[in-house]
Amino acid sequence: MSNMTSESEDRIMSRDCINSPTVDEASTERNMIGNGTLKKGPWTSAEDAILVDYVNKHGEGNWNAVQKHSGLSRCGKSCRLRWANHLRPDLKKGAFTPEEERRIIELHAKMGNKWARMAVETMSIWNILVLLEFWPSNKTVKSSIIGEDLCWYVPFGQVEPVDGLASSTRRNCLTELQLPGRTDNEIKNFWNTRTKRRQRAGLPIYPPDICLQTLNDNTQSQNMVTFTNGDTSHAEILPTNNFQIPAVEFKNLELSHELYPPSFLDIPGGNFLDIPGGSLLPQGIGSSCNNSFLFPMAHAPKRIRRSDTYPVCDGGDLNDFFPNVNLYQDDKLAQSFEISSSYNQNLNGDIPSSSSCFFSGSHAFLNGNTSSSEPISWATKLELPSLQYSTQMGSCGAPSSPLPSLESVDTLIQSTLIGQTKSDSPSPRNSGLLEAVLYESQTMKMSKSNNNSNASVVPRDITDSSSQNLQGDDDWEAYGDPMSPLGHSAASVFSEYTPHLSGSSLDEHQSVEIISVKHEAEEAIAKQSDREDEKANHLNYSRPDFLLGSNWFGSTSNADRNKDQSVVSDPIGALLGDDFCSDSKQTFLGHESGKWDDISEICRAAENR
DNA sequence: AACCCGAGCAACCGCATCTCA
DNA sequence: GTGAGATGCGGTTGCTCGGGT
Repeated sequence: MSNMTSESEDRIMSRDCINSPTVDEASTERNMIGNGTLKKGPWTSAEDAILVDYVNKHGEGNWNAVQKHSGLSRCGKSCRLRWANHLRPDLKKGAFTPEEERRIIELHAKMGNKWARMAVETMSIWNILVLLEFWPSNKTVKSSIIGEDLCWYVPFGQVEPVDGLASSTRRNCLTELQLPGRTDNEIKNFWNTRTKRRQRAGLPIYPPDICLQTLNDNTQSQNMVTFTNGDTSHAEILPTNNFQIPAVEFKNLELSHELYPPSFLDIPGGNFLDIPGGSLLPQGIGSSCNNSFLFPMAHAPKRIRRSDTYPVCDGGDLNDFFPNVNLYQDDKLAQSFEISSSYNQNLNGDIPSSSSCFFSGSHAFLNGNTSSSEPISWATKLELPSLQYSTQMGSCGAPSSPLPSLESVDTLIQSTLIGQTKSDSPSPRNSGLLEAVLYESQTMKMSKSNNNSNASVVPRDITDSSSQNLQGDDDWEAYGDPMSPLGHSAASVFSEYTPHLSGSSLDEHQSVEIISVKHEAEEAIAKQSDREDEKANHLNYSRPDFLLGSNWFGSTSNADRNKDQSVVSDPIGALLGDDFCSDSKQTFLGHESGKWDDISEICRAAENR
């Protein structure tokens, strides 16, 4: 209860004090429900004291027993909420610090409305600890490490395990990245309030630097996925609909600070990230406005189960690693990974469709590899920050429109990406977040490019034109989208930002390069398709390492499996970067694939610690 | 002084998920 | 395998407060 004297708590207490006994009694009477044994409404100091006393004696949990044992006329849910949000001794009350605010914004850009995860203070991190224990010295983790609870919170490059550091030290390093002492409710309220405020003020929800950071993270993660062991065979066996998107395409999304004109954020209606869809979308595709801009987010299950987490880097679509293998046959596994994959290839015909889900992280955007034509069978529900959503809908002139169907989104994407295969357009429609905005802009940019020129579907690297074309406010004004009711839009920013799309040698070069890559990939896929179907059936799904392929274990003697499952010759390298050397893999994995039981034991032991 | 309105926040609600018998 | 209870999460509601008119 050390933090009970904070400003917020004072306010709570003062409220309680203001309530005269008469008021309290009246309130109590008013809030009695059912048989009169349960009270609703604000908690009194006396109730708090009873609850605190109870928890001190019996510990947390079994909340429904509180009423029974303490005589508190509150339901278990209410007790839990009160304890978690106000009475817990480790709560940090008071206004959010600027650092915390920024952290929330960053987290929201990556995670969406995952308030509880943002608020996570203590984490089950045995999985990452296992990784870090065997991390090579003076090497840096190359990307976020997807692991239960903490995976979304470890930004690129922030984890730098150093030899000699105790695990607890590393754990602290990680924990500090979170928002200790903050409750999900607090964060949620903060965000909602902030969003409303900024919308009213016409400010972007996400500051530009957050945009850049997210983009950089995404780009780096994308690059990180590139296989690093020199074995190029994987390029030939990329799964259908799961090309590795050529990095050159993402360069077009790399915005640099100098790209932003000084008054960028002041452009009426042109705020980068919270522009209503109607103002964003050119009227040419305005009919699809309900479908796009801020894509609804198909979210992973609300909770990640605690017992089955595997370390995965974000930014990597595991379907790239394990083509033609439905990774999520095990629903638990799917939830743990929160894999982004619309490519729900059903090998056996009995794999539940719910196996499709997303990385909750932003990298689903760049690596989503989502098919735009495969039937969408998300077991997850659409989600989008409500305020963003309302903005989108209202601005489209269809305020009562229901949630856009994913099929509609698909249609939009397909229709706009002329000349692209349905597989090479990583749609972030699942994210509904910052990346989705950027992606949508990119999509529209491509669409517009197609309309204006048949030369290429590849947008020009905007950095090329930034210095030439954007010298100040006037330039931005000049690029205002005439079709937008507000005159400017992020769409126009992107689509008009590359006025010299065709005719540039660079453009042509990039186009040829990409088309060539795609062509080769398609050919390779066609050749591999049948063979992969066959070999996928040979995978032992019951093994925890089936995801990793046989040669995950380095130079094992299992040559046959390497041959058959040469899907990824060095998945862990791809997952974690080439710094994670094979020696470490050997160490980490217990030298043999058959040692998984031992590894599991280690993990369990770590968890128990 | 009275009223209005928006901000901030605590609490509730419905649903999903987990646990366990 | 299944169902009931427990728990957790995210969205929403409603209350209080403070500022403006």
